Amino acid sequence: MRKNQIRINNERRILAAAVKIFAGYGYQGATMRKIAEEAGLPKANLHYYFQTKEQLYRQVLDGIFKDWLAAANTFDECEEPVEALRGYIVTKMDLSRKRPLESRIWAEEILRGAPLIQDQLEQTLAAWLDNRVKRITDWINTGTIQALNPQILMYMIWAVTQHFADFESQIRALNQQQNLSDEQFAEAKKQVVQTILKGIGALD
Amino acid sequence: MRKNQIRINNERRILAAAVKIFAGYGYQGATMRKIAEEAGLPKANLHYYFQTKEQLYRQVLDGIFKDWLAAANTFDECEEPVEALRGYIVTKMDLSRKRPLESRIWAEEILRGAPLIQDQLEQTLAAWLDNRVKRITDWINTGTIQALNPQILMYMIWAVTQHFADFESQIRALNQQQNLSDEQFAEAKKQVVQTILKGIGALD
DNA sequence: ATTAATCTTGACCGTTCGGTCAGGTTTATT
DNA sequence: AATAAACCTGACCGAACGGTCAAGATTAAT
Repeated sequence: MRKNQIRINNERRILAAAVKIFAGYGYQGATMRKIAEEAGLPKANLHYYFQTKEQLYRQVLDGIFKDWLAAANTFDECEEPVEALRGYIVTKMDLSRKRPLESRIWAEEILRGAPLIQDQLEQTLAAWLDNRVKRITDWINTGTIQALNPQILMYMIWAVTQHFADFESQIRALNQQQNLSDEQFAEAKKQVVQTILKGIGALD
Repeated sequence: MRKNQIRINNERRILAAAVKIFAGYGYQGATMRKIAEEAGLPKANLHYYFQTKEQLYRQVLDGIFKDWLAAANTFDECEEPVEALRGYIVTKMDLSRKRPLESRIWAEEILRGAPLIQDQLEQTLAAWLDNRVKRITDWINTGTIQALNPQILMYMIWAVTQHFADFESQIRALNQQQNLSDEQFAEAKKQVVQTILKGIGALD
């Protein structure tokens, strides 16, 4: 039973507006009025498609989590560590560049103690991480990379790649009030890949 | 003109409560009622010592920035890169471990676009960074570490060290719902130092 | 002991919040 | 053409927000 086109369009408009407002003001700072204004719809109309603010927010988070997992799958496209990790880091960096708002919403949710996504973290994300930990452990056992704690490696990759989205305003303030140019960002991407791969003994 | 002891005690109590509540709920989610309850004082009393919520928040941010800069000075205690960077990373990691609430308040402020601390970022922090960039450039020119962009190196260090405070709830969810033990944290600290120093060619 | 300054607090205020709803309009179905 | 289903929205609601204030209590200064 296919949804009506009107519903599809309006839900998309509202979700896009919600991403902007939630990212800019946080969950508590965002108001249904601001989202409605951003979407160009009356506030009551938002409640017709999404019963409550929390349900709207949950759908935004679900969309972000799907993107996150899709990016995560690039980790598996290569057999050996250099290309697998390089591909994953590059994908995560590009995601931070293209979708910084989503990254910031995710970060704020974690910052607040992940009240709404704890289950997904403990189940889906933990399972995903376990599998990647096993692959990294294999690389260690075959001597392709040096001995280390695979979880901590993944935390480092997440931290650095997401930093370019989450702390964008700090980076801008330290870069003559200018966002990183495409060239600067490409340089950052290269250096992040280089530093991490070399740091775990996968290069040189 | 020394402040009365009553004022000193109450301001300290209120600021300590404010740190907890701002960290747990964010600026918008925090309410003067919750802070008053946490401090064990009537709400009107908070407004006697701090006229507005924003002024209270500003004082919290000022305290955090001072700690941040104090930690930052450990960067200068050693002449050569391995010990200077190791000392700085260790100090920042320890700060994340001991004062995660402050780190999260800072992170949320940046996430929201740094509306209240933009000036401090553009002036104090930018000046601090410039000096450290010069030192790192010297190390590159003398061949002690490999050629790289010093700013990006600092961003990586900030990202990784602060991640252990800011994303604590995610790490907990991925660690059998347990915060990192002292042993696990010590291992993380060691691995972060090792990966970054080796990654920039300062080790081996 | 008296006065002044500081501190304390319950009650209150205007505003804004998320959410509701009745009643009208548009679209889909037959 | 008629009926049903889906969509739209201005006006409204109770609750919670940040902030105020007058009047009393406590502490400091003389």
